[in-house]
Amino acid sequence: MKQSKPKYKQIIDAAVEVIAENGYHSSQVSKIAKRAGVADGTIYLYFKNKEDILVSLFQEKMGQFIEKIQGETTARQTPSEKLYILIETHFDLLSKDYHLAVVTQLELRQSNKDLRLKINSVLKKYLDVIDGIVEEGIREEVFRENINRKLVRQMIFGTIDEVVTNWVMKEQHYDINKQAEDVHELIIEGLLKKK
Amino acid sequence: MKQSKPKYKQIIDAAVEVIAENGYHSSQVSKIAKRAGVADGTIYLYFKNKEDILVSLFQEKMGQFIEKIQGETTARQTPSEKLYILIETHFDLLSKDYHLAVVTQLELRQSNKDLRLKINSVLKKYLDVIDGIVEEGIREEVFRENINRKLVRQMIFGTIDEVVTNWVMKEQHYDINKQAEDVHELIIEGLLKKK
Amino acid sequence: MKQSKPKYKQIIDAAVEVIAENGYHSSQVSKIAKRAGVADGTIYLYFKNKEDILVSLFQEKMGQFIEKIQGETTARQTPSEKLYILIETHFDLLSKDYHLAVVTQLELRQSNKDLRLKINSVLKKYLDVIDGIVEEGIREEVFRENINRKLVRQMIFGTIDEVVTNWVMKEQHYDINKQAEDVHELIIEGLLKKK
Amino acid sequence: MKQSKPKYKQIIDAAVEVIAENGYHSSQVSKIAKRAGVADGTIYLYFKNKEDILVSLFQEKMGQFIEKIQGETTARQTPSEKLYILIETHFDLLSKDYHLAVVTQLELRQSNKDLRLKINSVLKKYLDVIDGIVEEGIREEVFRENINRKLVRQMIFGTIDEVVTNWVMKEQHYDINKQAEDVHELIIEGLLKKK
DNA sequence: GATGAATGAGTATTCATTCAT
DNA sequence: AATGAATGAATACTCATTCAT
Repeated sequence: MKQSKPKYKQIIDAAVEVIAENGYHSSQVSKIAKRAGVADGTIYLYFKNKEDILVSLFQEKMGQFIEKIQGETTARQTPSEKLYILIETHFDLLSKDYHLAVVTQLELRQSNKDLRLKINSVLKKYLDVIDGIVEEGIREEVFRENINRKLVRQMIFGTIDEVVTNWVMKEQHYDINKQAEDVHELIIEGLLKKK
Repeated sequence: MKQSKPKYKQIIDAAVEVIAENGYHSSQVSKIAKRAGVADGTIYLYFKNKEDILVSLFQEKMGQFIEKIQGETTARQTPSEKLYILIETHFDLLSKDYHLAVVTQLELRQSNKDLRLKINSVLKKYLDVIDGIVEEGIREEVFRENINRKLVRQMIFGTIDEVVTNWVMKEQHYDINKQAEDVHELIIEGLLKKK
Repeated sequence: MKQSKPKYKQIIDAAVEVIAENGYHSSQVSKIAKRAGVADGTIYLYFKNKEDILVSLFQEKMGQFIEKIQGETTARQTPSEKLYILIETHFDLLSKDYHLAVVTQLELRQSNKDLRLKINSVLKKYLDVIDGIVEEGIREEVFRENINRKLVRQMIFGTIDEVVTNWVMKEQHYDINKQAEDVHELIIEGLLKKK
Repeated sequence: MKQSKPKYKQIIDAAVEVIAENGYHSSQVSKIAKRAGVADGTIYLYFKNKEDILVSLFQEKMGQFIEKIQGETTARQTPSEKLYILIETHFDLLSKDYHLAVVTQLELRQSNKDLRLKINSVLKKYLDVIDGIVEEGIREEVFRENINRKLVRQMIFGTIDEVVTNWVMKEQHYDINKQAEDVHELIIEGLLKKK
């Protein structure tokens, strides 16, 4: 029993575990409460409702996630390096916390529209980091100037997300960290052979 | 409402409409039946259970979708052209059927693991088309030879999927068809400015 | 396919089979129709509703049953002999038709009050045969004169019924015919040791 | 209606009433809950499912029933007296609780095979009491030594059961307690006139 | 007479949330 | 703050019966 942690974090950690193990639809509030070592009713002293647990979970975990990525990227010089470290950190953080990866890549996507809108607003900050790198790359004339910024962001995020999802669904049978370089090169260089 | 369409298609079309309008979790069988103009029980003469409606819906609609894309791509000469027409057709087909786009990009992802596995097996054929184009591009030495084929496929699909999802969530306030060229160029040329 | 038999009997025989094999609650009209080799709707040309199949089944089968027993008993001289042949014939007929025994002893008792009232009215004739034997026994001063006739009938029927039910539930692992003599003696002589 | 009784008993008593009044098949869980003065969901805090209410009902009520009969019979000296008090107590207990009699004699027999097996295992204890009396009677050379013990038990139980069922179906228009003596004599003495 | 596609009423059970203690 | 017993809304599926052909 994690009695030392404040109950708020205790419940969120329990939720990640329970959802990763049982799947989104089999993760009843009572199951999360039991795992957290509190009574069902106690949940409602810390969260407005069940959806609020999930949103908070995402905020809490993604908050740290994004902070880390922000820190790493600002520490790099060039936009390309920044993009690389973003991809690497993204893969690294999730590969270290498989439960969280399952929850964010698979289980939380089963939520309804409302919840997903809230999740997207949390994601916004992450997308801002990507936008910043792209913007910088164009400004510094490292990236092509005539690209559609929003599309680029969607390509970068879509690619990373799809790669992680495939890794999670394959139940981590390979090392995703090793793919950071390839993914980075693919995004930077594109598909075409240069003469 | 008596329709001339066979009941099977009638029910699937009703399901697409109802799910697009009400969301996955508010789409009761009785609501679908009502929209299709049949009795609740009639649903079960054509489908094993509720999940079977969704799987069939996806098979039916994605079947046509993939066939169309297969047809268009084989009609083109170069891998690059094939990739372009794949992206264009993908955007075109979904932009013409917003209900279907909502269902495939948002609502059907709320389904449970079992359903998603079945959906993935339908999707497999689409991924095969992409794989074929990539393979051809490498063989013909148009695409770089040292790329990771699976990663490329994930980049292509991840990018297209993310672009469509963003378009759907923005409630079609812009013309996605116009983005086909940019997306294609991004994938082919990459981010980097060529000297 | 029993095409030669008239459909009425065909359906009743199918019902006995289906109920014996699947149990009362898993014996849908459609299952009976299929076994009888007719369409579902055809059932309703010969029977008012599902309950009517069951009542008719019981009437038809018990009709023959009672006739046989009436015939056998009248052919005997003394009330005691008549009682014996009644028991023996009862056991004999059911041991020869296990399906019917299962249906009458176990499955049909799961029916609701209404159906059971109708079944009881069919049974009335059988009880009349017993009553006749008891009456004759008393009149001829073979049976004790101060007995309660109705109670005697209930004892006789209750005993026979319980013995048969036990036999059916043991899935015919012993020969019930061999018990006719003992049952008869028990009823006639009672439990008490005579000095 | 707030009752002082613990909810478990409250629900069981409500079930007896509702089933006796409406019949087995018209006794929905919600009807039982309403009668018990609890919410539908509360039922499932005390019982696994609907069938479990019925099994528990039978165990609870028959448990007391059998205990009472065991107590009464052991307090008597001779096997014949024991048999008499068993019959009398059986009639007495059911005649005092007509609802329970309706449920055990008529409604609970409509249950499916599974439920009936569980009911039979409860009944086993009652049959053991009868077996004990028969055994003792033979050992003490009061009952005939050459009787088939199992058949005797079937006769005794079958007779009592049939008598009670007839009484219940006649809707208690006569006093069943007055029949205890006659039933006892019939079983002990048999049908035959002694010279 | 015969068919069988279509009907639609009916119900056990789960689980997020509340609130008296 | 914490509890956990109690609540009650919400829904997929079956199957006896009908009736147009």
